[in-house]
Amino acid sequence: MNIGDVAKHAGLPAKTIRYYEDIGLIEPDRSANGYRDFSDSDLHKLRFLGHARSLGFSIEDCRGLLALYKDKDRASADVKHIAEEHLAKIDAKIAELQAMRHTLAHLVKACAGDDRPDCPILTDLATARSDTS
Amino acid sequence: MNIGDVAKHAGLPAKTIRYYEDIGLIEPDRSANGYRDFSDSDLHKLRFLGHARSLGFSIEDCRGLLALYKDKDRASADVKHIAEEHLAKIDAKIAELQAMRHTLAHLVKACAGDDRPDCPILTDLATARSDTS
DNA sequence: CCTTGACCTTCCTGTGACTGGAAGGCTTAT
DNA sequence: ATAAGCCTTCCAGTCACAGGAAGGTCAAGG
Repeated sequence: MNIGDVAKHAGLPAKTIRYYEDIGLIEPDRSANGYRDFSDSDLHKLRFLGHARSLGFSIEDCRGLLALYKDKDRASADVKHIAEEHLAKIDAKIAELQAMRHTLAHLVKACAGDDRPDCPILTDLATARSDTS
Repeated sequence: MNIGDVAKHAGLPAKTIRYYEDIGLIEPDRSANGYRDFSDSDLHKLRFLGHARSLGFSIEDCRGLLALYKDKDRASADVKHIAEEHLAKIDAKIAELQAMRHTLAHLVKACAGDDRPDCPILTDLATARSDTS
């Protein structure tokens, strides 16, 4: 299978697939003409990577997950550990964004949004003690 | 004021302040010895930038906000517009993370996390149709 | 046989917003 | 004279790719 076909089937851009080879996540064969020749197993891995990445796992997480996936004797605890750490990061990120959202929503609400130059958003940014409640 | 002092007062790393000069957000004077010499106005701008960045505004947003801040005749609507667009981006990001969180939390919950190799997280990543409810 | 277009290849650069570090100059105190 | 603690510039690295240039390969049509 050439890279274009595998890209369609895996739902990933060809650029991304080449990049994954560069960093050693996959190792497709080469045809006589120098084209990459992907096996079903490669396609499988790429799909795996696509799913993991879409859940926000980092490339290094993915490398670990792939290794665990390949290792039929792994303990499920090892996988769960990676997933839980990632979940904690997601939660932290959500909390951070919600704090931003809270402050910013206040400011937006307080701003008239008309032709006058008076703007609480700017005055707050200029003075804020990060307390806008 | 030298960069170290202004960094302390603005709560930003000196590196970041040099970077902000590089990209034209601030233009501090120079002393005879070549050191940057920050005015109160520079410090004020840096604090403004720090607050805006901590709310997640991009550098280009900050550039626009600074220009509006300087322009005493701006319409508050212009500021509000930038803030609302940013708010929408934050909301989109939160929604995306919550979708990830939802799926991942399901998987983590389903995984025994013991010594056995059986792991629904991996099997799901390998097959997922992005429907894990 | 030749050309056209759609593939494929490698290599280099750019992204955002910095961070780290090297190599060297200035200032103040000992 | 030297040591420390500032400051300077410049270069490289981060993360996960994306864009594009220059060129090779393949299948179809004239």
